[in-house]
Amino acid sequence: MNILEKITNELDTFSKSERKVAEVILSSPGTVIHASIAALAKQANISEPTVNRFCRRLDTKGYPDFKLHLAQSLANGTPYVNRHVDENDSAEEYTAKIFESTMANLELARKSLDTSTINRSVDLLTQANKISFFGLGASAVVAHDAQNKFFRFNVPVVYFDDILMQRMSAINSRQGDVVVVISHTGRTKSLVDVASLARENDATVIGITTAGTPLAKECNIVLSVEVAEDTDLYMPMASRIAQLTLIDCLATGFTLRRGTKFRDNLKKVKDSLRSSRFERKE
Amino acid sequence: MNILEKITNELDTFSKSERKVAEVILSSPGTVIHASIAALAKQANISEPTVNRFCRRLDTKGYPDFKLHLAQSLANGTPYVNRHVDENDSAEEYTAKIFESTMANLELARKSLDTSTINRSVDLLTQANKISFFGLGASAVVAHDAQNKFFRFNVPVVYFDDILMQRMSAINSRQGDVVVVISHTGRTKSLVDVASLARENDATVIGITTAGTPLAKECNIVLSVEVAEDTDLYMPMASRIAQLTLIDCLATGFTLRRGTKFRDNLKKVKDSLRSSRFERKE
DNA sequence: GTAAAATATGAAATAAATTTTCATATTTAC
DNA sequence: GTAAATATGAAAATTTATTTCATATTTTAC
Repeated sequence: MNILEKITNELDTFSKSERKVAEVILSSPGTVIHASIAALAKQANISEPTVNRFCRRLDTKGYPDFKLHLAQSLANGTPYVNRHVDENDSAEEYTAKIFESTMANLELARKSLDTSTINRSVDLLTQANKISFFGLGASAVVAHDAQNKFFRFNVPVVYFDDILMQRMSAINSRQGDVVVVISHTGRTKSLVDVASLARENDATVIGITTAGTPLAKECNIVLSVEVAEDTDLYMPMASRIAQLTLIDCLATGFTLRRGTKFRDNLKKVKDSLRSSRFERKE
Repeated sequence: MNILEKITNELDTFSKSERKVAEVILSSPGTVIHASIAALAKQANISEPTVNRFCRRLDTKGYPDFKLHLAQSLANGTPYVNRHVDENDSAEEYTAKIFESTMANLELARKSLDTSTINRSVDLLTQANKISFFGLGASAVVAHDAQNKFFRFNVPVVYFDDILMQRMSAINSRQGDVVVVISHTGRTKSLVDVASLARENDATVIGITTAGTPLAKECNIVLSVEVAEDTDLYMPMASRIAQLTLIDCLATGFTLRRGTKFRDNLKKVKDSLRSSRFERKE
């Protein structure tokens, strides 16, 4: 296991002094790997043997070995923690924090995703007669993006971010249609309704939402995307990025399923834009 | 750069003894990170100072520091690199690859971003009488998302993904208005036109695009977001995620600039949704 | 609440590992 | 072939980490 996570996990089992070390390490692991045991002890205001004991408690051979593990953890990209933006952060600070927590949450989302469900969803999407993407608010953006991707595949795709259109469209759906309903909270009443209407009309409903929510219960398949609880404070941020990346996976799965010839077609779609662009002079 | 690659690259510039060390390291780097300088020297049949000099030649502070770098390189078996999806990838494989390259590109984007430009953009946005977000295709999704964020701030915000509406809106702009034009390629003719129209009408134009492109040249401020060249193969993927994260930064900067009372307001906006949702039973 | 036991901590001593110094060997340039 | 430059290693010096042991703190048992 990643040693930084391990430290976080075992934080309560530490003694007072050990916690001090842990905090210094967690607050700037990148500095610690270049510090001597003496420097770290001083920074944490405890003695060197305590640092040493701390290292052994975490199943490492000693301080140098601990640093090795730490270095590896850092390399593994888990310095990306969900750090919160603070009142007095400079542009540099909040930018770093936002990018980092986005990355951290993508990592989280990836771990929580069930790839066999993705696979099943791709199955359904490739066989669909019509695909609909519905979302509201921030999730409308995700649905919008999904449309932008799937329409390239030359399948009938619709996208609505209007409750009434969604309802009408859902009522008109039939066997063989796939309806993708997107909602991070999974509690938006009208979307739950739409999902249920679509199912009543024999469409297959895929939910991109949190597991166990009212929306999830109405879906045939649930693609649940987990992000840290406290990330989306006043605005959806990490959740929609994770959803969009999931859309990328579905779209990619779709193109893979369709084979080589199909991808040539994608290139044609892309090339069709050429005349609307300025040439690249190189 | 990965230190193992570096060793391989510089193999011919090494002296006879140094090459011996290099070979031992390359043949079993995993063992070396747990070996002392004495053990390594013995295994390579050379003296300890030679190992030390070898480490410094590779721009590390000394042997322990070198081991740290080596440990990180090893951990980086599959770091967040831009690994490409392959014909025969399973759902599990392509999902992992897509998430990882998204993260890798966010990292890249973060490094390329100039935070002082972000700061300046936030300045302009907070002072704007009206904010417009324009984009087409995948960038329309980003503009859509930006609208979704900024309308919460109780400032006049418009978003168009229709060329004619964008033109009309640009022509109607005036001093004090901020127009944000989004295009990854920066070569979409109609958007370049829109940017130029907006400037002619005294609006301040912020471009979220690649530096040095025709669009960039028409803008007052360019927020350039760099992603790996070969990421967006047939569909925009990493580029739009990076742009969306940048939007998060701008929105966050905006709320910070406006102070505490303003953030209470955001909470009210969020709470206003409550009646449209199912209660959370906890 | 108190005493005994268990646990935690740090100062100093010890041990280990790394780096520097300097003398010697090897290579390179002419 | 010789002088200069470079490379190398033995030993000393230094830095760093670990162990030992005495003391302080916390927990447990009554």
